[in-house]
Formats: sequence, C-alpha cells, structure tokens
Amino acid sequence: MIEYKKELQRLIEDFKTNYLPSVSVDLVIFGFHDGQLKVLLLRWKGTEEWCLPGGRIRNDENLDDSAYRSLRERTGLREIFLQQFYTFGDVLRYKHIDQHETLRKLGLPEEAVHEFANRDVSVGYYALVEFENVVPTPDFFTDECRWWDINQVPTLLFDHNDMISLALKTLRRQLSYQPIGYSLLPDKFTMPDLQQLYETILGQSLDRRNFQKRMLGYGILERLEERKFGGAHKAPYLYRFDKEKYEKVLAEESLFVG
Amino acid sequence: MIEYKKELQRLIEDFKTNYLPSVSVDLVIFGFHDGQLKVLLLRWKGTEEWCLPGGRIRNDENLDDSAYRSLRERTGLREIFLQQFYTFGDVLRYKHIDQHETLRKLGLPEEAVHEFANRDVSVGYYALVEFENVVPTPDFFTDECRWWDINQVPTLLFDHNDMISLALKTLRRQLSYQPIGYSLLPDKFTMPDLQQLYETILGQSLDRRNFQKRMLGYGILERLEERKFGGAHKAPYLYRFDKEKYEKVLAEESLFVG
DNA sequence: TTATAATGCGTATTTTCAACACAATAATAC
DNA sequence: GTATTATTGTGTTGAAAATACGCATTATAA
Repeated sequence: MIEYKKELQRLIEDFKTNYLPSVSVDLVIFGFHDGQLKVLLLRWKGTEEWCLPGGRIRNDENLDDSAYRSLRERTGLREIFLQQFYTFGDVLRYKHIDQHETLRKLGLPEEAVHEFANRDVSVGYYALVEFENVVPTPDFFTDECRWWDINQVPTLLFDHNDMISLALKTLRRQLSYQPIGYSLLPDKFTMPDLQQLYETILGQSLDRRNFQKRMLGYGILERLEERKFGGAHKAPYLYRFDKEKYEKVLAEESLFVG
Repeated sequence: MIEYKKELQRLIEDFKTNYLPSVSVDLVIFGFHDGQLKVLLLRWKGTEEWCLPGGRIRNDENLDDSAYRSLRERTGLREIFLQQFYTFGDVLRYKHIDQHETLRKLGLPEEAVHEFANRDVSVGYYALVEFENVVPTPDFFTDECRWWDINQVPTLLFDHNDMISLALKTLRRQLSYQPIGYSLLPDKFTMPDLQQLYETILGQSLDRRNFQKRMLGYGILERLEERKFGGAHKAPYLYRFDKEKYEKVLAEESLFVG
C-alpha cells in the first residue's frame, strides 16, 4: 500500500511535468463479437464505477499520437482505425458522480483530488478493432478492463455515456458513405459476416443481395477461391480487403488535412 | 507604452488565474459579399502577420460558450451559426513562423514568450455570419481585423491555413445534406442570391432550375409578394427563411448531443 | 418599340436505390 | 444413397431521386 502511494505520487508528479494540463483524450473502442457490438470499459480501483479508457497528452506528443498510444496501452493493438469525432468541454462534464468521493476511494491525496476534480477539455476518438486480437489491459487507476455489450453499458462516470452515443452516431453516419470493416473483422471473412457487422452497427437489417452489390461496388473486396465450409447449407465464398484500394476510398472521404 | 506593458502583464496574470492552460479556441468566420466567400482575419500588432481570431476558455465557462464569446467580441454578433469541426494538436502546429521572433515584436516579456510558444491544443469552430452586420473588432494582441477573400488568404501564423481548409471542407459537406444560408444572407433575398452563395461555397456552378426545386423542396423558404426590381431584366421574387422550419431541418441532422 | 437576357415553371432522361425471383449447393434427415 | 432444407450466388424489375433540358414570361436597355 505504501508502494502504491509512492507510485501514485510519482505519477502525479510526472503528469505535472511532462503532460499538458486541462486537456485529455477519451477513447470509444468498438469491437465486434457474436453478432454484438462491444465497447471497452475500465473499472476504477476499489469501486464499481466504470468509464471509458483515456489518457493525457505528453508535452512533446501529437494529439493523434497520444490517442494511438492510449489505444495501444489498453488493447495491445497498433495500426488500427482511429478517428477523432468531437471535443467535450462543458463545465458540468463531471456532474454524473460525486467526484470527490470517488477519487478519494482511489486513495488520492487531497491535493490530487482537487487536481482531478477540475474540468478537463477532452478530445473524443473512436476506434474499430478486431475483437479477437485485443488484450484488455487496465491502467494504474483501474483494476479491470473488459468488453461491454453496447446495449448493456451501465451509467458511466463523467459524460462518457454521451461520448459513446455520439461516437456511435458518427460511426453510423460514416458507415453510410464509406466502407468500414477492415479492422473489425478477421483477415478472411464471408459476405454474411460483413453484412452482420453492418446490421449490428446500424441496428437494422439489410437486404442481402443489395448489400452484396454495394460492397462489391466499392471495389475494395477481393474474392478468394476458398469457401467457408462447416456451417449449415451452402458454403459462402471468403473475401479479403484489398488494403490499397480500401485506404484509397477511405482517404477520399476523410476529414483530415493532407 | 508603459501603459501597454502594464495592461499586458495584467492580461497574462488573468490568463493564468482564470483560464484553462494549454487549450484554446480558434474561429473560422465565414461571410459572404459581392459573390465572394470571405474569412475574418486579424493582424498582429506591429507585424504583417495574419491569423484567425480565437480565444481562451474561462475556468467556469463551457467550451461552446467560450467560442460564442470570442465570436461576439470579434463581430458584435450573437445568435449565429457556430459549429465545432476539429481539434488540432500537433506539436508542430507552430512551425510556420519564427514564433519567438514574432512574439517579441509584440513586446512580450521573456517569460510570456516562453508561455506562448508552447503548443496549445486548439478546438476549431466555424461560423456563418451576415457580412453587412459585422463590426470587425481587433483584440488586445492585434491592431487590425478585416475580411479577406477566401481565395486570397495569405500564409497565416500557426496552422491556421489548414484550419480554414478543413472548415471549408466541412462546410461544403454540410451544405450537401442540409440547408445553409440563414445567417449568411440578408433577411430578404432572391433565389439567384441563394444560388450564388451555394456556388461560391461549393466552388462550382449549379443548374438554376434544379437548384430552385431542391431549395423549395426543403420547405424552409417563404416566397414574398415583393420582387427585386432594379437589376437588369426580369425581376426575381424575394424569399425569406421560415426560421421555425429551418431550425427543425437543421436539428434533424445535427451532430450535437441532446 | 424591339431586342436582350434573366426568371418561372414544366418535361424528358438518366442514374440510383429498393424490392423481388430463381437456380445452385452444402449440410441434414431419412 | 437420396430427398429435404436453408442459405448462397446472380440476376431482373420497378420506383424514386438526381440531372439535363425546353419554353414562355418579363424588366431593362438599345
């Protein structure tokens, strides 16, 4: 326990010295499994309170890189789809909880509690990751990191429920005018797999035949000779993303500055 | 001059006490005049360097409110279209200029120069305002505030050229799936006026007849009995936005959280 | 008074999107 | 083995939306 407090002290000192004050990054990490859309959440030490993963920005670090770093630390993944969607800065962002109470449970000293209780402006990013490859890893302030079904997310700390809502809304909109799926599915997948992903994200069923036409229309899928046997009935073809074309289509509609 | 330095000292002290460190807000304020799209820029005191208007966030102030406040201070306008579009946080945001040199020209003390030279994470907002109603007003650090033609914007300080590009891109996209024009045009306007606005923003010409059909299709325009005489040839009708319906259509597609 | 050029309103044409039909096929039941 | 069943692969058709275009009307200018 003394070790913990020492470590905490070091951490706070480190934050003050090497990280930007009053700004942070929060991540909505979407995964896909069992036909369900999932988000990765963290449970704060010694509490039953859950929240989104996030992090702070080093003085010498780009904002985007900071988001990538946090994502890597929580999931073990690199090179995945990550996109900024909104920046949150309401004074009452922290209204949902008795902030001080929760922070004290973590064993923070008074000074640190005060430090933490100030409103940060937080830049929201959302990520799409392949469920199977993720190794959920808690950080210093949390002792559990796991997937939650998107429909069963509890009331979270801060304004994190709002963040998830807006991230999902942005994701759905993005889905309707550009392809998504590269980092959410295994390397080889069937058309029904892809369709189920879309239906899960959009929350509605789609016509199988029209869906296939549209996906092939993007010109980003490569049909393999292989087929997926073992399921009941006719065996569907396996597909793979043509990464080069995929990136190209994505870039055309991207919001980012070149 | 002593008065100036004292005031500056006060300002810096005020920033340290009452404003969030390492975060700021920048505004891309679009206006429309003479068939040209304009942006409002500021010239730094004693230099020929131009930049976007912006501001800082008070400790007790919502992020959005801070943007509205800056906008009000620069234009004298309130209740206009303002929307967040991206947050910029590259370490090299300030690469475009010899930062220290420029800041020293402003008469900042060494300490303040160091303060200013650190990278801020900046939240970008864009606004649409009615050109005629704006009273361009410089702030403490600038001695000129005026409109620039969007095609003649010079190389700006920081990453402000990128900001304008991205704001324009976002505006164009927004234009294609929801009506815009309420705060950019005078109360009464003709269909050709509106079309010219669209063509200017999009940078391409549109079919006159199809444009009219689409605009009327939104159901947000009210045609008046009046017509606009004086121009050459046939006199076009005057229109006015039905604000209630306008807001309704706008709200349906908004990105913001309720 | 006539010519000009822009407006108001309307009609084809094309393209896109949504709904639906049917043969092929891998597992399952018998 | 053989027939059955549910699912996949590949179409076609029709509606709706977007786009292209035609023509009479009209305020100014010649």
